[in-house]
Amino acid sequence: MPELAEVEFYRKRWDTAAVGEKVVNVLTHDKKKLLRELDLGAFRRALTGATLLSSEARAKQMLFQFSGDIWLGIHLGMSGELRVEAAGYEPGKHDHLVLVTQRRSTEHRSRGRHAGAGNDLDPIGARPSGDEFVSHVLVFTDPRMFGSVDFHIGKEPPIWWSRIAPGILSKTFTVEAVGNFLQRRQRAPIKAVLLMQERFPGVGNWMADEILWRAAIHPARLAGSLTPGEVRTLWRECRHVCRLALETIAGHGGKLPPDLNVNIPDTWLFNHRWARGGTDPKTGTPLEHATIGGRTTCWSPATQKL
DNA sequence: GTATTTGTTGTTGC
DNA sequence: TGCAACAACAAATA
Repeated sequence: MPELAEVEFYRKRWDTAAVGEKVVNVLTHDKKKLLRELDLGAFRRALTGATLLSSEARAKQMLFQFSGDIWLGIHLGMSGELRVEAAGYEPGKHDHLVLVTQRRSTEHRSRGRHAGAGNDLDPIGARPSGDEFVSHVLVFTDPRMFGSVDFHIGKEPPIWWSRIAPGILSKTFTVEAVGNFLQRRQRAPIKAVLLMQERFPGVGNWMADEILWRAAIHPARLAGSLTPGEVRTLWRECRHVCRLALETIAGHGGKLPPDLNVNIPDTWLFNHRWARGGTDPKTGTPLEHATIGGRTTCWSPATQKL
C-alpha cells in the first residue's frame, strides 16, 4: 500500500507514540531479506537504551533519529506497515522488527513541533493508573518482505537519505524540470515515467493513476508526446494530488482509523479503481484496466484519450 | 491449482 | 551511452 502519504501516516504513528521514549528491547527475525544488510548484534546493542528523538518521511522512505547519533531508516516496500501495540504484545510471523519503548509516566515529553500536545496524544499514557512506566511496542510488519531496514551511526543522516530527490511540493519541482525529464524519457509511457522516483519521489501506482485521471491524460501516451499545456497540467496535478493525499491520509496526527481509505472522498479515482465494473466518479462512465509500464493501470476512457 | 498485488533492482538488448 | 522492457524478489488473497 504505502506511497507518499501512507508513509507519512505510518511515520507519524511511531513518532506520536514514542518520541521521547527509550528503547528497552529490540526484537528481530528474518536475517535473509529485510534485515540482510544489518549486523544484528551491533544493531541491537546500539539501539537498546537509545531515545527516539525525531523522525521524518521523504518520498517512500522514513528516517528515525535516536540519541547517540543513531539513525533507523525504513522502507515499507509493497506490503509494509508500522503499528503501535501495547506492552506485552507478542510479535507475529511477519513482524520483522519490534522495538519496545518506555518512559516514566511522570516524565514530560519535549518533542519539537509536537511540543505542548501533551498526554492526550497517547491513549495509554493518558491513564497511567499508578504505573511508573509507560510502554509501547513499535512494530514493523511486512508479509511480502520487499521492505528494508537501514541502520546508521553518525552525526549526519545516512548518505542515501540526502540523495532522495527533492519533494514534489518543494520549489525545485518546476514545470521546466518535469518537461525536461519527460523529454529524456520520451519513448516511455507517461504512466511508467510518473513512477520514477528520481523525478516524482513518493508517487506510486495509485497516485500515478490519480494524477493522470485528474490531468485527463491517457496513461499509455508517450512522455515525449505531451503538449506544453499538458505538461503544465500534469505538473499541477502532481502537486495537487500530493497535497490532497497528505492532508487526507496523513493529516490526522497518526490517529486515523486503521482503514486508510475511510476518509478519502468518492470524488477520487482512488475509491473506484479497484472495484470490478467501477465507474468514473466524474462522468459515471466505465473505467478501464490494463497493464501499462508493467503495472496495473486504471483510467477513464471518456476523459483520457490516446 | 491459477492469477493477482499499492515497489525496487539487476539484467538484457536496442 | 542512455534508455526501455522485463524478470525476480515473497506471500497473501480471490
